[in-house]
Amino acid sequence: MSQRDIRKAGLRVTLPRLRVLQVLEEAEPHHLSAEDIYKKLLALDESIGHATVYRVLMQFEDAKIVRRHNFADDGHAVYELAEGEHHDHMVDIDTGEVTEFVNERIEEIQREIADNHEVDLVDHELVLYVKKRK
Amino acid sequence: MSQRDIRKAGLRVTLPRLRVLQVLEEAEPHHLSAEDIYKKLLALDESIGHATVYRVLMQFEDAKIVRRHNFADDGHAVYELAEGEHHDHMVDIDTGEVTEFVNERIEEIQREIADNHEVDLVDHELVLYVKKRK
DNA sequence: ATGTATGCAAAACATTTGCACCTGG
DNA sequence: CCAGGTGCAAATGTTTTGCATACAT
Repeated sequence: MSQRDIRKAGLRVTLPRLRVLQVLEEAEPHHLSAEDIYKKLLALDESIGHATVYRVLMQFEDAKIVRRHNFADDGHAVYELAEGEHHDHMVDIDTGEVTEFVNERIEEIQREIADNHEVDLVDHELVLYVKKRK
Repeated sequence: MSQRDIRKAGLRVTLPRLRVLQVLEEAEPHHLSAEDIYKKLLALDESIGHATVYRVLMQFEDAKIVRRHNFADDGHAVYELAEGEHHDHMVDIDTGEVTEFVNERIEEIQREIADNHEVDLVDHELVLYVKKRK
């Protein structure tokens, strides 16, 4: 993820955009809300506006530089870099902890289902809500 | 869905609660936002407060009388009656049209995945975002 | 230069909450 | 009767927008 990706999206390479990418790259765990990102930027001493974070994330989402998810128990969206292989998520309903997993068989069946319904599969979201075993 | 289910949940059988159930039963398509439900109730001449709709839906969700989903392109949640077999959703990204489907193999694999991670699968949400074929 | 991007504050939403008044069992 | 439920309006929290200023190319 770099200037290259920003340019490819037809966007100018600006400091706020680089900083948002940087925060997303360094974050661990790497699922952050817009607010999380805003706060991390403040901590990094960079003074970036609230609105800019939201705008940049929206543009990055359109450009497929980041992915947005809605699995947070409270309302807000979370973002992660879209690099690497597609994966799904497992959320611990007690702790909120997020684990990623990949299952090629499920991907395959999804394509079959879309095919049976004669539509094109554009995207999908699979979230497993789990609980630690007692 | 009836007074029986409301009582089973430890809730009193009140007019607002019955009306919300009624609207959910009669709705077609049957995925409604809280706002949709509120508006339908106004149309039915019943004057029910905004807050009550939200409160009732929240209680119904806890009682597993309804299920809440987050697949709306804009932020808001949608609700549907939880009766019948579990199913997943396919959303047309152009029209917003929602189609339901059931795939036992996917359910099975999900249980396997949870099992491999040594956690209990409490719930899951699978949404396929699709486009009509041109 | 000039079209984009940013920061700020205000607006827009969806949802929740406080509280005095009702109502179901 | 009276704990639980409701309506209203105000509060909350997140995300968007308007606009004057600053910046990338």
